[in-house]
Amino acid sequence: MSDEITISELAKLMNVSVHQIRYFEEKGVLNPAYIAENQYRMYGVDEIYRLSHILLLRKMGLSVQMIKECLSNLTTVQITSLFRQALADTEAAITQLQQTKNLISKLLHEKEHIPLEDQVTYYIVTREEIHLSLWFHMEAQGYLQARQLTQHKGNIPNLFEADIHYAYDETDTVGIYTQKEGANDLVLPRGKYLSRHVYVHIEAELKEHINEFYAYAEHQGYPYHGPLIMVEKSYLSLFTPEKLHYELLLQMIE
DNA sequence: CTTCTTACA
DNA sequence: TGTAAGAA
Repeated sequence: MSDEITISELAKLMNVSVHQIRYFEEKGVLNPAYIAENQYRMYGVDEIYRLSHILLLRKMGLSVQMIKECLSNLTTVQITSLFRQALADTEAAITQLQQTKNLISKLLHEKEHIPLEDQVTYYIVTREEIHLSLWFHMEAQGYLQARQLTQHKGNIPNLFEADIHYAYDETDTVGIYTQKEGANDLVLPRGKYLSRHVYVHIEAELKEHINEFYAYAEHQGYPYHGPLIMVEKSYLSLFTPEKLHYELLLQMIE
């Protein structure tokens, strides 16, 4: 029995797939020690070390092509800077992952705090002050069009995560706002708000809900102040297929 | 049973 | 990158 090992033994030893080892060979970065009579690729310790280095450099983010060119002739300073770069890269990746993790937590948390579709009622809620930045105005009768989003492609970094605030006032236009720290196009003060979550199939249903909302406030004798605010968190609609989720708000005078 | 090659998603 | 099929 030879001291060399087969491709599958090497694969298990190094925790990679057989396919990947053959792929490295095809790319010319790792050749077997020799080919046995039965055409089996056989590998010795040299190949094991070489494969270790290849896998390490791959973790550093180098392409197989780069590895092929570099593996034999890299200076120690080059290797060092390679590792430094890899360190910076993975730190950046960690930051990214942390952000998406935070986002996921936030979404789950918010999802827990909205009423179920079949349990929509009116609430009196206390809200913290929020600052809104005007995005653009649109016709009160109209609804968001894709065209408008592109035309006003203001600096909305991640639209699909943003809370879109629609402000309906006495005029016949609707102000579209996004939440932004320090903005003061519209400031919703801290205090009590009449709130209702609504789910609609098509945006046309919104008008009814809005009228209903006003009617309810009137009927209950709730004095309100300021525009009716409709908050759209598009990601919440993910949880209710075929339906869009909105929250209607009226600031109440205490 | 294992590997090789080739093709394919 | 993983999977499949036929051949050795």
